[in-house]
Amino acid sequence: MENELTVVLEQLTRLVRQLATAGELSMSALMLLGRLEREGPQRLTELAVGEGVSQPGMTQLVGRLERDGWVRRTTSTGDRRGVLVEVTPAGRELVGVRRNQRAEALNHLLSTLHPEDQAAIGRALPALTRLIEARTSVTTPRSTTHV
Amino acid sequence: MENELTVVLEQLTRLVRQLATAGELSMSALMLLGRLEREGPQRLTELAVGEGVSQPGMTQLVGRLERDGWVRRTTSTGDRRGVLVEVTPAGRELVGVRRNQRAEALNHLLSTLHPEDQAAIGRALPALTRLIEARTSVTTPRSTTHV
DNA sequence: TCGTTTTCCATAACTGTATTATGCATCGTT
DNA sequence: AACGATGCATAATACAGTTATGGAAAACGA
Repeated sequence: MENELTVVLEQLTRLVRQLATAGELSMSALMLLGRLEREGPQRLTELAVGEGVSQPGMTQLVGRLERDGWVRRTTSTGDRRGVLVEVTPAGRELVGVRRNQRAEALNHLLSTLHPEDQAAIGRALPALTRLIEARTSVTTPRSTTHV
Repeated sequence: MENELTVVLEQLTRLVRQLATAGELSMSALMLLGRLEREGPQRLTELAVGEGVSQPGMTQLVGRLERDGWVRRTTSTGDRRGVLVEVTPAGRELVGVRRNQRAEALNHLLSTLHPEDQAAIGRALPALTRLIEARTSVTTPRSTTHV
C-alpha cells in the first residue's frame, strides 16, 4: 500500500512544485495571504511557526509581499519590537479570486471522476487529514522525517 | 468537499517544502534519481518533460547531481547532440536507502491511524491516482491550472 | 533602578530551484 | 551544400530557503 501512496505523493509533489512557480503569486505567498485573511493580523514570528519556515525566511516573504502591496507591516501593539503583519484590501481581493479559481478547478477535476471515485476520496479525506496531522505532530523542529 | 481537499493540499505543500530543504538531497533530486533508477538512463529532454520542469532547469539539476557524484552524463547514443543521464552506483545506493527510510516512515505513520482510516485511504488511492492523472493530462505545457 | 538576559526582527551570505532568452553544435531534409 | 529543426548549455534574473549574527526593546532579578 505504501508504494501506491508514494506514487500519489510524488505526483502531488510535482503538482506543488509547478504551482509554486506559476502565476503571479507563489504557493508560499498564497498560503500566507490565506492565513492572514482567515485569522487576521499576526506577529511575524507566529507566522513563521505557522507556515513552518524560519524567521528570516518569513521576514523575506513578508518583504516581498509588502513590496507588491499585498500586506502591510504595522507596529500597533504595545511591544515596540514586534511587527504585526496584516493583509491589505488588494491582498484580500486577490485571495478571494484565487480561492474561487482553485475551488472551481478542483470541482472540475473531481467532476471528471466516476461517482464511486469521488465518494472514495470523500470518505478518505478525514483519514488523510489525520495522516498529515500525525506527521506534523511527530516532527520536532528541524528534524524532518524522510517521507 | 473541495474545502477539505484544499486543506490536505495545503498541508502537503508545507510538507513538501520542508522535505525539499532537508537532508542531503532535495525532493527534486530524489525524484529524479528515483526515476533514473527505475527506468534506466534517459535523455535530458525526456527527463525535463517527465519531471515537469524546463530543459534548462533539468540541465542545472543534473549538473548539481553530477557534481556530487550521484549521476553521470554519457554520450553513448548515435546522436552526438544528445546527453544520456545515468545513475552512478553511489546514486543507486542512496536511492535504496532513502526509499527504505521513506517506506518505513510511511508505514509508521499509517500505523498510528485507526484501521478504518487506513482502509479508507487504501480504497481512495486508485481514485486519487486518477484524479492526479486527470489534472496532468488536462494541463497543457506552461498553462498550469489554479488548483 | 540598574545590569543582565531574553525576545523579536532584520540583515548578510550562501545554496538551491525555477524561469525566459539566447547561442551553438549536430542532425535530417531537400 | 544549405537550411531548418532538435538537443543541450549558458546567461541573467527572481524567488525561496537556510544558518549566523546583530541591535533594539522588553522582562527580570537583585
